[in-house]
Amino acid sequence: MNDASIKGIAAALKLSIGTVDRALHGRQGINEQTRSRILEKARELRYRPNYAARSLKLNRSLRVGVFLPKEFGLFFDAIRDGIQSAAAASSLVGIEPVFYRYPRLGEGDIELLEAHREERFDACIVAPGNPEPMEPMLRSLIEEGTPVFCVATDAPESGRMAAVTVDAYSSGAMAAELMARILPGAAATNEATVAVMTGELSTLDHAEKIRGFRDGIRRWAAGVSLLPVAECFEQPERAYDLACRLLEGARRPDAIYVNTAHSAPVLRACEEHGLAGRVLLITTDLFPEMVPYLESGAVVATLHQRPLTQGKVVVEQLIRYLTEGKVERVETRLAPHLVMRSNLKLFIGAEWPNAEDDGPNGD
Amino acid sequence: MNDASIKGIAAALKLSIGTVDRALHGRQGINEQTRSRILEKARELRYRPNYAARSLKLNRSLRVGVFLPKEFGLFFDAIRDGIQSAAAASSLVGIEPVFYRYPRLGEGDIELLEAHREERFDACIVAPGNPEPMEPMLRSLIEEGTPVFCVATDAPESGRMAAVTVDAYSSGAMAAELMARILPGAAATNEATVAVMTGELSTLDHAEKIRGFRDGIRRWAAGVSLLPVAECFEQPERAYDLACRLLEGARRPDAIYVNTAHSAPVLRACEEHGLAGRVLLITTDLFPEMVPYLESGAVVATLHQRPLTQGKVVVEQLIRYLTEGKVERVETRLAPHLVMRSNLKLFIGAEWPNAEDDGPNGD
DNA sequence: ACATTTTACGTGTACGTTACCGAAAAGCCG
DNA sequence: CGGCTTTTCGGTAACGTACACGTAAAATGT
Repeated sequence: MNDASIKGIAAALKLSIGTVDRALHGRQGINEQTRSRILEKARELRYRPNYAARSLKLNRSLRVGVFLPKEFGLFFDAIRDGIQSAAAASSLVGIEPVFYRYPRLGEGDIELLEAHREERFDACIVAPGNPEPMEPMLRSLIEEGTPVFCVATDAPESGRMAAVTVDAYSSGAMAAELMARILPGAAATNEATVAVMTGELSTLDHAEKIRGFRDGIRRWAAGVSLLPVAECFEQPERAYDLACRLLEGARRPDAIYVNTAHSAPVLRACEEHGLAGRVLLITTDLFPEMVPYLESGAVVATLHQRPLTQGKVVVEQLIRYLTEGKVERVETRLAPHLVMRSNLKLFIGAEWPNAEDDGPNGD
Repeated sequence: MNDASIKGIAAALKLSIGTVDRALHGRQGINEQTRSRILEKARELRYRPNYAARSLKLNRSLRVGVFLPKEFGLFFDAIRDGIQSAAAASSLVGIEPVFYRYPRLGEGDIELLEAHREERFDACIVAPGNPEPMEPMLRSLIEEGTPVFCVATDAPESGRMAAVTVDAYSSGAMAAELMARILPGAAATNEATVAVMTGELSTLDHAEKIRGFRDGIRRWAAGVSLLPVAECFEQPERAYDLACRLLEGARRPDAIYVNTAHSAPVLRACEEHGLAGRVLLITTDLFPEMVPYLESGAVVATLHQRPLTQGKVVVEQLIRYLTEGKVERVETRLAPHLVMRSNLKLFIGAEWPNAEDDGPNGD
């Protein structure tokens, strides 16, 4: 018999498996000193629970509430796909994701969580657009016994079990470094000017990217001047207007870092001003509309946030937490992928937008 | 009772679970027509085997022979680490990797495989340096019933179950694109010259990278001239000599694509010639010795082959094959990561070389 | 004809775990 | 001391699967 099992421990101490079970799981109805004897023996025999047996016995499929915004379609759709596929792939524990959508990142999320509170999910996955107001809700969920996991953005103070994000600071810094490397050629004679367009500075994630970008420019392109950040508040028309104003302004930037999901209007503006390929563009995320711009070189590169991988990884963490009671890494910071025309084909799946993966690569 | 189980099928057809078991697993001792009845009913009830129960019953830990070269230390060590950690993380099936090392990629691998043939592993993981001579061996292993998986390199004609590699062509193309973007500044006046140093052209992987690089230069930097490929045959001294010859030659290159694991000697040569930061360097892989060069900017970027991820992914594929009998994707092509000083910190773990991961990112 | 093998199916057990019922022991109270 | 509750523990069924074994009937042999 396998000694490192409940049965083995029971036999070694001449107890029944029921008693050992009680001891190991902190259940009540057991003498404290026999419990410590059992715990001691368990350590001695290097007891590790058999998850296959456990999941066979408790044949539950875990219901996981997934609360993500509807906006910007493809990015969070890809996260949902990642969650779905990772859930389907886990044959050990049945994971049944239940998806809820709210209009925009940071808008209506708390209300939706509140509305589905009584469902008592086995776990929740959320993307806290602005963390502070959501933290009390998450905290109380956790106190109620519902583990909470963050994806895409993080709420570190909420006590969430784990968070999977892309390292936002590095994302901005990479954009800056690339510009610093390329600009000397494009703007050799005059001093260069670069601009940043962003979604919303109140979103932690966006602010971090801007910070990384600004630091990068300061460090690696000390000479160039940085125009004030243009905030489009995730409105396409506003993004277009701001881009036009930038391109028509007195100090036309030599490069623009487009840190918003709505980069299409910006690209359109550049094209309409006859500046495609003449102003250095680095964007964020990867959508079908961007592919021609990347292929032509009008957009030098885009920083891919790997939504599908984020979805997969967060589910893996969740499973690990539910089965082993611990998490692999509390804060998982994925490295963003730099997508250019040379590696673009690795990232566009056949059946976009519901591509099988972030690329034909699995991560 | 769960109808989609062996028991459920047996009950539905008023047969015993033994018979259903025989039908589903292609065992003999069963009438062919009752077998087809059972198979029909199984499809009707959407029978899917319960892997938890199966792994509970066959409490075997699968022994996997891992045949990887000793050389270039850290790269294959990282793959080994990835395999190890993925094996440890799989609580469903116990995977016990048995590591074997041969001196150099493509040298002594076949002999080592032959020598440990009688061990009859449940599966094998190999890195075929040059595939052709190894294919008969792999083929016969597979015929014997040992599934074979390739990592880092591939032997497509061997009938291996799956291969996990980095897309080598894209790796070379990315180096080319980056050079094409940056060079106009560094060599605005005169026409630029670029050089390539590689390990061994007979290695499929290296040849693919060179092809990608060459195509990329042709496409995106049509003006620059490409010096003949310098082959160092994975010998550090030779790499150093070749680098010196390049740097002292009549046509000193403006950029060098260092496509060998021994980039340290090349970097040293550049430094000794007072050219650090003046000749544009793009390398392959990421070793501790390279970190200062990247930090200082002497090396613009390096193409990270994500060995740890490769190891993890190949084990995941293996588990999937052994438990479900099929593989997720026969050819997994990971996208290489472009490591620059802006994202370097995401890739250097605390306890190098046995870092916990390819970065603090999980993939 | 009967003995023997073969075919086709049923039965039982074990894997490690959880959940539940009940029994024994111990404690409390009048 | 009897009756009661509470504490502490034992025993067992079940989850779905794999496999060894048992056993009828059918097929084959002599």
